[in-house]
Amino acid sequence: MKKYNIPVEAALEVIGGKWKVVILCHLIKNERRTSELKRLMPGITQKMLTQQLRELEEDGVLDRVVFNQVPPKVIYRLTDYGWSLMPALDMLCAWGEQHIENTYPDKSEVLLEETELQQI
Amino acid sequence: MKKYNIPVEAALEVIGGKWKVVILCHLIKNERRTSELKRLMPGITQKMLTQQLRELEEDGVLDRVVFNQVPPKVIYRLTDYGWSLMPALDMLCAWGEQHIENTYPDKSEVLLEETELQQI
DNA sequence: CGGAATCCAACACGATACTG
DNA sequence: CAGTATCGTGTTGGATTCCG
Repeated sequence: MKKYNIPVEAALEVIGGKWKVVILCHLIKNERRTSELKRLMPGITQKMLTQQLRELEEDGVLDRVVFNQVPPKVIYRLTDYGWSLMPALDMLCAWGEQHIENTYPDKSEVLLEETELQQI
Repeated sequence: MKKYNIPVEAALEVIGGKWKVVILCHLIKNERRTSELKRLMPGITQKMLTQQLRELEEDGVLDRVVFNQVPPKVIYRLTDYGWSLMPALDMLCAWGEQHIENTYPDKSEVLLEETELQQI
């Protein structure tokens, strides 16, 4: 059985993946289709996206909802358990914004706006 | 210049390392000597510890304080900027504890207590 | 559209040995 | 005690292709 030296390690096991926090932050704002997630995360590959989503699903923080139709449609959304992560994720997002402000006073230089993402 | 698609990526760049959150959580409770950190994180290697500490130092979230004496003594402690991460880290730790409770109702099975760590 | 399955490269990480 | 250096590896993750 897995041993943790400090409880936060258990949290890292769930959200520690390279893209997991980003995925969860997007799902906080909205449930999303696979293609939407891909658009929102231009850097991620199909493989990684699926992989990270599967792991998050196994850990019970998000649900994969399949619509049986053609063309296929799949949406991902937080479970109740996933929502319990929101406070922590929120604080992290807020800190990220602050950190960008501090590091690059002209925020517009580093942040890809939603409108830009649309075009990708 | 680095581009972020979502602000939280900036936070992940700082605390995204494999051991960084754990290190920071320890430093929230106390400033620590190198050897103490090693003891608190039995799984980490000397190399990784130094590496992660250096990166955290570069990002300005912790200070490395060297005492010029023999034998050498170095302590690490959060900077003011590092303390600004505390709310997020706290929430994460709390969630980790909850997650352990939920996953393994008998918490004592999975958590290495401080007393056990002393002996390592 | 969403995903599985390859194959392959990079590099993150560990083990070890050595220094001041 | 704290830290560097070196080397070897194995997981991680990317590119590509194929499938329902």
